Order: sequence, then structure tokens, then C-alpha cells
Amino acid sequence: MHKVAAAAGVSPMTVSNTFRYPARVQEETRQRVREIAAKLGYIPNHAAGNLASGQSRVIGAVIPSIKNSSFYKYVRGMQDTASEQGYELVLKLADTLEQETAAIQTFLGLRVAGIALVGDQHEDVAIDLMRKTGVPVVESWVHDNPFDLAVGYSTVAATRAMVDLLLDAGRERIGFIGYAGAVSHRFTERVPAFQERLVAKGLRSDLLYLVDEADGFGAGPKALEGLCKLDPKLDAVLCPTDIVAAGVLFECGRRGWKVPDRLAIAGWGDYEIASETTPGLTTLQPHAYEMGQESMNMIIKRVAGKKPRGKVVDTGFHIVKRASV
Amino acid sequence: MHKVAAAAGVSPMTVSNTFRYPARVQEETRQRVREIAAKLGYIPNHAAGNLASGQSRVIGAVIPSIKNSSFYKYVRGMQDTASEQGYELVLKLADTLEQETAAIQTFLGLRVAGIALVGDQHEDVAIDLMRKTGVPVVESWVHDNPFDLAVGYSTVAATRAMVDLLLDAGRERIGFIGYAGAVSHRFTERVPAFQERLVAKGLRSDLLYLVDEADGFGAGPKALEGLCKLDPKLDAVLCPTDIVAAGVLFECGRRGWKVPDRLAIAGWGDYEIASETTPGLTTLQPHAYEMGQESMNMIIKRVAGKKPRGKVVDTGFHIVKRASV
DNA sequence: TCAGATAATTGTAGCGCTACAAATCCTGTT
DNA sequence: AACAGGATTTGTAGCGCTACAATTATCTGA
Repeated sequence: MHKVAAAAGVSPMTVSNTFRYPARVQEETRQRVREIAAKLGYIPNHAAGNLASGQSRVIGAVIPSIKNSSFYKYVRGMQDTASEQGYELVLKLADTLEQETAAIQTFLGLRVAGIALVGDQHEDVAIDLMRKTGVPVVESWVHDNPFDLAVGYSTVAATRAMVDLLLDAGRERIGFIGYAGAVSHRFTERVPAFQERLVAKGLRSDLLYLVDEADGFGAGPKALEGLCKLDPKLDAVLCPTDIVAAGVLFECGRRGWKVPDRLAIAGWGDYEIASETTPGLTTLQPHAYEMGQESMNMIIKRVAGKKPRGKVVDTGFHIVKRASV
Repeated sequence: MHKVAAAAGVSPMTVSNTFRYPARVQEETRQRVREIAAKLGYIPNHAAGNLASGQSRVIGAVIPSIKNSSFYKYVRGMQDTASEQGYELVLKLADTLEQETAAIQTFLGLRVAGIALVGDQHEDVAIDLMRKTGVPVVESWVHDNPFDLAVGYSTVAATRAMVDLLLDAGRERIGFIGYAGAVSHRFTERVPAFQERLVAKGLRSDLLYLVDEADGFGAGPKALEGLCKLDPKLDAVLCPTDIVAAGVLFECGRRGWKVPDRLAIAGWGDYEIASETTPGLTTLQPHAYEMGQESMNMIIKRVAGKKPRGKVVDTGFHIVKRASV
């Protein structure tokens, strides 16, 4: 900074202002400083700025997995919104709670302005740390009991809507594929919501099968086999993700089963593959992009002191009807 | 830090050493400091440490897209390797060169220890900045002309291998699906490599079709239609990604074409879907995880001054044979 | 017991930047 | 010409931490 200042014949403070508060600096001066900075390859040191001002324009997001497209739109929404408002989004991947905690610690060490998390299950250490440091935190894909801020949709309402859709289609032996590794309400909440509807209609509500991973195609065939053992006349399945649904669909192809005549298949997440299979997959669209946008908006407003703690935003969902149901 | 020091009855320097150089501090003291730090929710301020030491344990990676699984293993490889060696990996998404430049600027502002990029096409501004600041930079998925460090495999050799595979399978009217938005050698290099083999055999080498996006299923049907217009007797296609290949496969299903009898389909990337379709997709496995590992190793060695500039590592590839060819 | 060596701890200074207050420069008035 | 009042610019101090040198504690063997 000093070199730039010297080269431009101004004080270091003017250089600082040029980048932080351009309005404070005269057009002409600003231009000159910018030019010289560019020529010298000068980039303001965020770390030092952060230290001096106690503020940061960096927001950290912890993402469970990029193995599939489920979080793509969510991340895009965050990225777009953050950069629109002059913030920077950096990502860390974490597939387990331990990794999430490590990621949170890294972000805390970086003194980010805020943290975006997925889900409401976190290690105690992490919760403790976030509480003690007081960083703004937004949890997404969840609907209630926010740690600080939350944005999501109601999994329960969505599950009910999906089951109703299958019932309306005249299905009576509906199977449910769950995610065994689920530490999150996002997955576990679905079971009771699923059963409640069937019980009300006097139908079997015990056609449940848990798979190890929610993102693999391979889970589909396994689950279908498991469910068929419980009821060979199974006529519909509700899947945890479109990937699993596609796996089931491929398996139906191998078995020569017509979809949806022999089996109706409902997916979840509106992944790209849902629109590309034949038949297309009926699925639940979780408004991921909007969730990403809103999560950044909440964090940024919180940084500005405009949002109270404990705030929840419901971004809703809608069902995309295709031929598989 | 001072609060922790006071609470533990030691000097701030001892607290600093406890975290940075545990070996320098007596077991007993270290333990006490750690406990009190945990109780107080103290996390060392990376920004300040970075500033004081002029060093950083954070490495930034710019990733083109998380829309599909193509980069999943690559990121995992980076993440695992970085954390094994005590570094932190943070990610930024960038789908365009402008976004990449912005991401690089952010990382530079954060004063990261190194930067990992995908491909060898970058904006001049970005190149200039990286050169002037002298950060270690590793480009991956590319094989030559490194800006600093590079790790990848030979797209040319891989294309040749794929074409040979189709020729060995007795195909004579082979179509090539390319990626129109390709700014990178990764995609453009393939065309001449593709043609060279066919010309040598005296076969048509003009069955080319460019699609807008390499990651969408939808590109498959479009490309197939385009290629069939050029040659209705097309008997094989080489796709830019498994996603496109799956799109072609689905389209064959709609048309009632048997794969590989009527049309052989070769994918690229060994995405998960390649093993789950029926028939399975023959594809090219780019050793992405190893690429991620090696890219971090190179950066970290470079930080330690052990690697010279201009170093390239070839992580190779191999062909996964399945039923589609 | 004590010099001499090693281990453990501790001040000091300063990393690059920004908040804040103070100083300087302009303009248009009177 | 003098001056109020705003626009610009500029010192000063300090953010939280670490390199480095200096200090103090502890141990060794004769």
C-alpha cells in the first residue's frame, strides 16, 4: 500500500480509501491510484484489513457434498446474492459432522462475516464455538428450531403432498425409501409424515426400506428388491432423491416393468436427470436457488444488525409432475 | 489471546506457541492452555497470524461447476491431501473466465498460500496478477505449458485411445460430439486427435457436432439428431462427458435403437451414472482423485520451496470398458 | 556443589491495513 | 480580502498475532 501511495504521490490513507470508500476520494485521484495499483499488481490485503477494521466481507458456506447436483442451485443462489452485495462466498466441503466442525473452525479462524450451514444437526463443539464467537449463522434446508437464522421448506408438508399425489393416482401399496445415514431431520421427519397419510386411508404404512446412501443410483435396485420382499405387489415408491428414483427406474427397465403402469416412481429434489429419463420423473422442487439467495440476504442483514436472532424464512416447494407418477 | 494467556497464567507468546509450535511448549502447559482456550471459545485469528508471519495455511481452489460429479473426486483428493498436511482448502465456484478472475482476486486478497485452477485458459488480468504476486499456482486437467505447476493427463492420448477402441469394435462411421463453449484445450484438442486416427484408416472424419453445454443430458438427443443428418448410418459416437453419453443413450431408448448393436456410445469422465445405465457406458476414467492429491502436493512442496516452476505431473487415465461399446 | 548445556518461557517490534480525528484545500459569499 | 462550511486528504494509533532474540528454569556430569 505504501509503495502505491508513494508512486501516486498521495498518503497511504488515500490508497486505502480508494478501495474501501471510493466516494471519499476525488475522481481524479482515485483513477490515478487505481491505475498505479493495477500496474504494480497491488491487491489490498484482506487479512490486514479484516484485522484493522474488525470486519470481513467474506462469508463461509459448508456444503455436504458436490457429488450430485442437489446443491448446485443453492450454491449459485448464494454466490450471486453475496457478490451482488459486495460479499465474497467461499466454500468448504464436509460430508460428516466432524468435517463440518473442522470447516466451521477454519471459517472462524478466518474471521468470516457469517457462516451458512446445511441442516440443523451439528456437533456440540461447533455449536458452542459459534455461540461463543457470536458469528451470524444461517442453517438452510431446515424449517424450524434455528440456531440463529434458518431458511428452508417444510419436509413434512412436502412429504404429505407427495403421498397425496400417489394416492390421487390410485396407488394403494406405496413403498418408502429412506436414507439410513440420516442424521438430519431433513430425512427422518419424512417417515411419520409418510405413514400418517396412509394410516388415515387404511393402507399399509410399513413398506419402508433404508438405503446407505441417498446419492447413488445403485441404491435404487437394492431398495426395490427389499420393498418387493415386503410386498410383491408394490405399486408405487417414494424416493429420497431423484438419483435413487432414477436407479429404481433403470431397474424397472431391466425387469421389463412399465412405469408408471406397474410402478409409479416419485423422486425428490428436481435434479437435472429427472427431466431427462423416459418417462420423466415426478419430483419435488425445493426452490434451492431461492434458498441460497435468502440465506445470504439473511446473513448480510444480520451483519448489518437488521435481522433478529431466531428468524426463519420458508422458501416453499412445488411438485413437478412428469410421467413417472 | 491475551485473555487466554492471563487466564492460564502464562505469556501470550506461550499461547501462540501452543497452537503454532506445540513442541516448543511443555506438555503440561500446553494442556492447560488448550483447555482454557476451549472454555473461552478462543480460536486463533488466522488473519492476524497470516499478517504477522507472512505465511498462510489456506489454499484456494477455483472450480468450474458443481453441477455434476465430474469434479467431485478431484475436490475430495485436494481436500484430503491438504488437510493431511495441515493445510486448509477453500473453494470458489466460477463458470466463466471473469468469475475465475474474480475468485483469484479474492484468494489473492486473502493471501492464500497457493491457488489451484482448472484448465490453462485464464484472463490476462489474472495471469498478470498471479505473476506479480508470485503465488504458487497449480493448473489441473491440463498437461502442458504450465503457468507455474500443472497436473493432468493427455487429452490427445486419451482421445486416440477412445477412437482406437471404437475402431477395434469394428465401427466405421464414428461421430464426435464436441463442446462449443470450450475455451479450454481440454476440449478443443480432442478434435484433431479424433480426426487423425480416422483419416489414417481412410474413414470419414467430418462427423462433428458441437453442443452448447457439456453437462446436460439434453445435449445428447440434439447431437444425435445433428450427427444423423450428416450420416444416417452413424454407428458410433464419442461424447464429451458421460452426461451427454447418457443423454444419447436415453434417446436411443426412445428411438428403439439397440446399444451397442445399432450405435456404440463412448462417454468421458467415469461419472457415477456411467455404471448405472443399461447398458453400462464405456468411458474414460481421468484419475481425478489422484489429480486432486497431486495438485495439493505440488502446491505444498512449492510453498516449502521444494518444487521448481514449470513442473508438470501426468496422472494418466484408463478406459473403463462396459457394454455400450 | 556448580559450570555449562539444554529446555521452556517471555518481551519487543512490526506485519498491512483502517477508524478516527485533525489538517488542508476549495468554493462561494459578504 | 476575509471567512464559513464542505470536500479532500493525511497523521496516529492499534487490530491480534508471530519472528526473533533474550531471559529464566531445569538438568547434566564431574
